Amino acid sequence: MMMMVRKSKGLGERHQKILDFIASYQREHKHPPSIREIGEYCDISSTSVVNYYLDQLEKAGLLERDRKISRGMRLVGNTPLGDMLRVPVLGVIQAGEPIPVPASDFSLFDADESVEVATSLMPAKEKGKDLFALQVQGDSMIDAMINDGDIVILKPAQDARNGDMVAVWLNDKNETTLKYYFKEKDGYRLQPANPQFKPIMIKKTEPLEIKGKVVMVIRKVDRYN
Amino acid sequence: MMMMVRKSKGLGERHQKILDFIASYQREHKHPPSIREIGEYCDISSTSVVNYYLDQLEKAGLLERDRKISRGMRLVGNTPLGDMLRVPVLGVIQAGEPIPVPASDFSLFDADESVEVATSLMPAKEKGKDLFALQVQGDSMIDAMINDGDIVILKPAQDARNGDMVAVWLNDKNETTLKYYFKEKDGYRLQPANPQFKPIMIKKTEPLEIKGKVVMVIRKVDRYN
DNA sequence: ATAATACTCGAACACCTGTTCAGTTGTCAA
DNA sequence: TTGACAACTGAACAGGTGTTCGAGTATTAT
Repeated sequence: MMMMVRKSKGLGERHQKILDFIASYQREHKHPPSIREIGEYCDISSTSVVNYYLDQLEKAGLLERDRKISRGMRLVGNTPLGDMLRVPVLGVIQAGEPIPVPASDFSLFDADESVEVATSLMPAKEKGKDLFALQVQGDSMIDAMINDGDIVILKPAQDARNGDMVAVWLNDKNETTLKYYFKEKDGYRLQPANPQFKPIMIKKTEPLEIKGKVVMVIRKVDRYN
Repeated sequence: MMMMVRKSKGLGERHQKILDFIASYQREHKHPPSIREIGEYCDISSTSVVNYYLDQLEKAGLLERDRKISRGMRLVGNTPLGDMLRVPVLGVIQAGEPIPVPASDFSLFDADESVEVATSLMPAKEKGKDLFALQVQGDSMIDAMINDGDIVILKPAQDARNGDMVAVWLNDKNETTLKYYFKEKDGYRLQPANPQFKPIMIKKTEPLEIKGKVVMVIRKVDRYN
């Protein structure tokens, strides 16, 4: 069968106007408009016509509707901005001092600060269960490709799988460091991210104090301090 | 007049339950609940009581209401999550190839991918005017403390101020690199972020092709390799 | 012309929903 | 006890709102 063309070449002018109105109304009122409000703005005298267009927009995947529910619509094309995650910054991480880890009792948001991270950037489903962040102080993490001022986001953990980047407390060196973790036959190998540095070998007899797994590193490049 | 204490010490258990319900309902249905839905979940038999509590929550500043409008309520304490920014990933940056920069004509979102970044993490008011992102490929940026796979977010620029981290095209070396920029009397000094590397000096006679300023670096630490 | 299709209209319906109000209960102070 | 007040109930009301239906108009293909 032949396809009709008419003026409707994909998306009509009216579809666009409705879409724009929903967006602007949403911005102003913090909630979607009703069918009648759409009709009024778009000079559509009948609610059924608005409904008619809304259906088409929904079929086109530009809109989601919760039928029967007042103002139950939302744009999907324009606002696929995923959720954000508020990760508390518990403190700083630097050589010579143990890193602060979230208290065993689900510590509240009593962090001094917090950073917001888009969930879309989160690797696995680390859905912010109990992530926390630390600000790197000093150049001691330089062999982990992490700079002074960087923010590392980690997940509390006591053990790790091969290839994880972990925050470990090195007893003998009396410092905290970030390394890639590998288990080997005679112990553990802690591999710096920067291949120009040599790995640290830990014997099986020594305890390995893993504090957490690194999930993400954020560097705000403001200015060379 | 004496203050009565009763059980209502600030925020009652019921207030909290209502707040929690609104939050979870919102997450699941993408829109706020109605008064009756709240009442049903919280075992409140009368809509007027729900209204009663909603008023209190509004007075407490925990809730905003659009009276007369269906489901016209929203939590304010829980959602001060700032805006997000959608930054298009235009391609990869690697040694030996010029980096793709946004076309002079306001190129649309025809990028293959994009990353979402919280505006709260943005340094100045780089309010996403025309930011773009590149994915680092290879270890060539290692002296800039930037790893293979990292995402660098930059702002288009042809010149820079002292201390800016810039993406420059080095004609003689035939590669793109990220360095801190410093203007000096006899030319330009390009300083690696990693202090263990030496700076590159550019004579004033040679052209300096600055492609953009680095605003942020994001490293998703998923797994080694 | 004729039929098919897209679009528009107006009105009515039925439910959803916030609001209001008169009244009840329990607690606390005087 | 008495009164004040917060918490609560139940019901009804009025308007908002999505839905549906029958009919009309315009455009296009055949």
